[in-house]
Amino acid sequence: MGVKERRAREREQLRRRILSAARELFVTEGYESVSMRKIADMIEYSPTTIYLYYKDKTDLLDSVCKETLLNLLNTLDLLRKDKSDPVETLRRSGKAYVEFGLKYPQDYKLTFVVRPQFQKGLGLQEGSVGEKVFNHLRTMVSECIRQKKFRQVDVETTGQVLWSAVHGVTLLLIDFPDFPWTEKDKLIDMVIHTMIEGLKP
Amino acid sequence: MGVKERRAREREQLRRRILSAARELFVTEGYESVSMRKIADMIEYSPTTIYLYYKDKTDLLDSVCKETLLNLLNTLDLLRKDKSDPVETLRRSGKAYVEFGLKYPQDYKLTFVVRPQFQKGLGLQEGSVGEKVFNHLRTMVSECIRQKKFRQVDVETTGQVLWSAVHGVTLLLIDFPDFPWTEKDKLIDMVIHTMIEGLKP
DNA sequence: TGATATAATTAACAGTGTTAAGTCAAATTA
DNA sequence: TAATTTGACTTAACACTGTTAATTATATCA
Repeated sequence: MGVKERRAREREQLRRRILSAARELFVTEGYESVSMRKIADMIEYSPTTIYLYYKDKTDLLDSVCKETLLNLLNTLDLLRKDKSDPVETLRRSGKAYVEFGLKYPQDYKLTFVVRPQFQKGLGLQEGSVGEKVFNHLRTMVSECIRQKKFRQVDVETTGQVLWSAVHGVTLLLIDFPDFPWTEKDKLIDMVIHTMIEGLKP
Repeated sequence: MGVKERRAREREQLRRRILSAARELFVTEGYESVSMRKIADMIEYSPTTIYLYYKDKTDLLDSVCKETLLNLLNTLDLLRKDKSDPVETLRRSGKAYVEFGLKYPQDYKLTFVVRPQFQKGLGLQEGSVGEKVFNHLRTMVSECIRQKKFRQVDVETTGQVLWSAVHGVTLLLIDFPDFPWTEKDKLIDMVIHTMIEGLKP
């Protein structure tokens, strides 16, 4: 009877085992230095088995990134419920975004730096998780303008500007750990603060 | 007599030929997809010859990046001579920085994103070219504060904040070419403008 | 039990960065 | 000029890489 269901379940299980092995290796050793054979070794299967579950190595990377984005989306969604001050919500979201990047630096780089090289722009098309993350930003900016906390700026461009700022500081902190940064939180706060001040009426 | 000198000259010539072939291929095809054999083909030498001039592939990458930074430094130095309005100079430098990144996207990524993975933090130590680029930013900010165009902010942190913004927008434009950005120049201008507004008294 | 479908494996290909050993021409010495 | 040393360069090889095609093993069904 339920043999087909059991098989599907087992398939799904192995699929997840492969994915989590890939994620762990990608994150600890970097995408380029992880081979399909290493992943296979970890889960104790032959290398080619992976190809029965994922099209190729970039497909594996893609799935890892999708998970990361979902993770980020969840983090941001928790903040959206706070309806008090939209500027404060924006500030907190910005902070949460950077901190997410710093908490999972390799994941962040895989998603926002490595992946676009392979699948240009994907993950930000309509309906995708990436687009949802950006939508979050859009609505917050709209609310700030509607409540006249910001001056009459273009919502779309403003969203992109804010993203630039948080993306920039996140990557700099990740990529240049030896640079004499001022205290990390001070820097992040000032990036966000300066942006917000620059958008006020 | 001058046989040793001639040999040294010839050596230097080949060294440069290798480097410029590597640069061209890295830039057009991306670091990872360029093989030593491809570079060798281009200059019509055997692959192993390259190892007589550069330690390994990352050494080659490193040399390319160093040149790139020098190039950027020259571009910025031209702007420093303008002593009129420090805010305007800062704006122009920011714009020049981003445009440099967009003109040589592969170089930019190699220098500011890929390379730190290999040689953590290098290129920003004392006396390095990277440090000189950042110094440029420092002096501009100082001047803005001295002339009371900016409010009394911490120079060091402010420099890092500005760098975050231009770095962020540069990388986003490079990495997500398919994202529906508003007009490129409008976005860049607004990033810089918003930052500067946020720093005014 | 034998046929069938599905899962996983082995073998192989064309490519990679890199090292060690060998070749060949030019410069130096006798 | 002939032998020798020096230096530049190449050939051959190793241990990898992602990926495909062909093959084997395993579990389900008739």
